[in-house]
Amino acid sequence: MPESIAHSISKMKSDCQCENCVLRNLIFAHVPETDADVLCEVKKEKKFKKGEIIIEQGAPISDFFYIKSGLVKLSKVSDQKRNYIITIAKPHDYINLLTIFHEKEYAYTMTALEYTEICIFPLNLIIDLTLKHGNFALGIIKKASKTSDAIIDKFIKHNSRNLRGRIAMTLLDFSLSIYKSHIFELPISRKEIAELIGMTTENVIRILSEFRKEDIIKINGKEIEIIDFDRLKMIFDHG
Amino acid sequence: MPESIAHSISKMKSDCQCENCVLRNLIFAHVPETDADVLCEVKKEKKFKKGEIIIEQGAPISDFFYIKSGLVKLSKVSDQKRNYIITIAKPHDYINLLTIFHEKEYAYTMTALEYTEICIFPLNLIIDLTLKHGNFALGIIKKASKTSDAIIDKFIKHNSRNLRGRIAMTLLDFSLSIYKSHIFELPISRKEIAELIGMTTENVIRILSEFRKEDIIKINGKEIEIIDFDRLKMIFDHG
DNA sequence: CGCGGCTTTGATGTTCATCAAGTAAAGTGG
DNA sequence: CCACTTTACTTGATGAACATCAAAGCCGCG
Repeated sequence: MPESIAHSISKMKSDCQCENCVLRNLIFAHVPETDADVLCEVKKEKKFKKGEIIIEQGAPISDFFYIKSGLVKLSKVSDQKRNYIITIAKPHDYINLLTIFHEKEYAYTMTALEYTEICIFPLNLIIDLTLKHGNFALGIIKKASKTSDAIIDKFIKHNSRNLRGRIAMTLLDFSLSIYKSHIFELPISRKEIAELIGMTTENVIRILSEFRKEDIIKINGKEIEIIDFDRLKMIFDHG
Repeated sequence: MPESIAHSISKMKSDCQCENCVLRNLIFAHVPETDADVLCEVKKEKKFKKGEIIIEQGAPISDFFYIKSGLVKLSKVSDQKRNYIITIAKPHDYINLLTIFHEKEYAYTMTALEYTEICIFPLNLIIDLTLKHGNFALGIIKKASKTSDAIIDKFIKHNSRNLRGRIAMTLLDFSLSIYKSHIFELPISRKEIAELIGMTTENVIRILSEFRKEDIIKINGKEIEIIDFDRLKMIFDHG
């Protein structure tokens, strides 16, 4: 298998060349050249500015999305009219989850949280490849199911924590998983944090202030600096 | 394709004959005879009594499970030591979700809530079929992703409701989705209801009592009769 | 410049978990 | 089969956690 990858890569099209693209690697590893070429030819790249909506909940499903760069918020209006942020997707995530395989409409609204580049493939082509190439299918399943399971896990973690624990969890998540730095700019508003972890905006602010007063973090608008990692971790563990 | 189904069915093995089995239909519709026969030959059927553990969280993944009959509870001990019931699976559900495709260990403990028959297939055989037969792969994806999405949806619904709304939701769910009757025997204890919707046992009991006093339901031990469907629906909608 | 959305803090009340204590039901071993 | 133990169920009282309401300052944007 390694040699076939090498071969494919040497023959790749110019518009499918991002080297660390998970999807591309999956395609070139498991899909014969001709099919892979078709896919690369129909691929579209779209750029979104901070705040722009990529796709709206309820729109008919027609495409498969892949985050090339940026940050995307997946949200949904619950049956109770309340807005809920399901997750924040990073580069190389398939942001449609698996919904696209069994639904007619997008289940979540996707919004760019910063300048974001999205790769777009017609869904029926992806499904075609899934049908034809087993390894490709399995790769898609593995990646997408990991995302779904992570979301379920996030819900369980939230539900067994108080508000301080949830805020700590969110800050640690941004710091460790997304920005990989103890100092970072929050990509979302206080209101959105509330929607992400299921609490009110006021309490998000209140608890962030508490953390500031307790010298756990420094706040400067949207900029957060984590000073006392250990205490934040303790609040996460214990809260 | 219809004629190939008919052909396969006429040739089916004696231990793969349950007519309404979703998995069997998927196999016979999309997998050639020889492979299907192998699968049927290695299939094991196991029976579990009420309360018996089918598989424990953390055990190494080796098999693919399918519920032939009965009711199965999927639960997990959260990182906070708290027990959490993820969902209650019905006949024809793949109870492993998609975790089995990307993890080494079962993520959830599965427990029979009543007399339950489980069909067991070696996972690597299922993966083999997934690799070889695209339509089979797609069928698995569709079914399993529906389950995952339903779980995510359940969490969102819970989180935007107060306790009365959640209890109403649970009762409606048992009545409409599982037992299809306005009178039924609860398959789980009050404590387990609490673990299913994230609240305390005491409050589950308290609210059930409230509903009884308000003439919305009748309670006789584990037997529940829904008297006032409209009010229960209203509490669900509004709560 | 002013309007609307975001942010912040305080006061208040509701919802819910926790604690306590007692009854009923269901196993368990002699 | 009965004493014994444990587990499930139930109700009440109390306090903590959290939502809601209110009011004011702060931008950014047209």
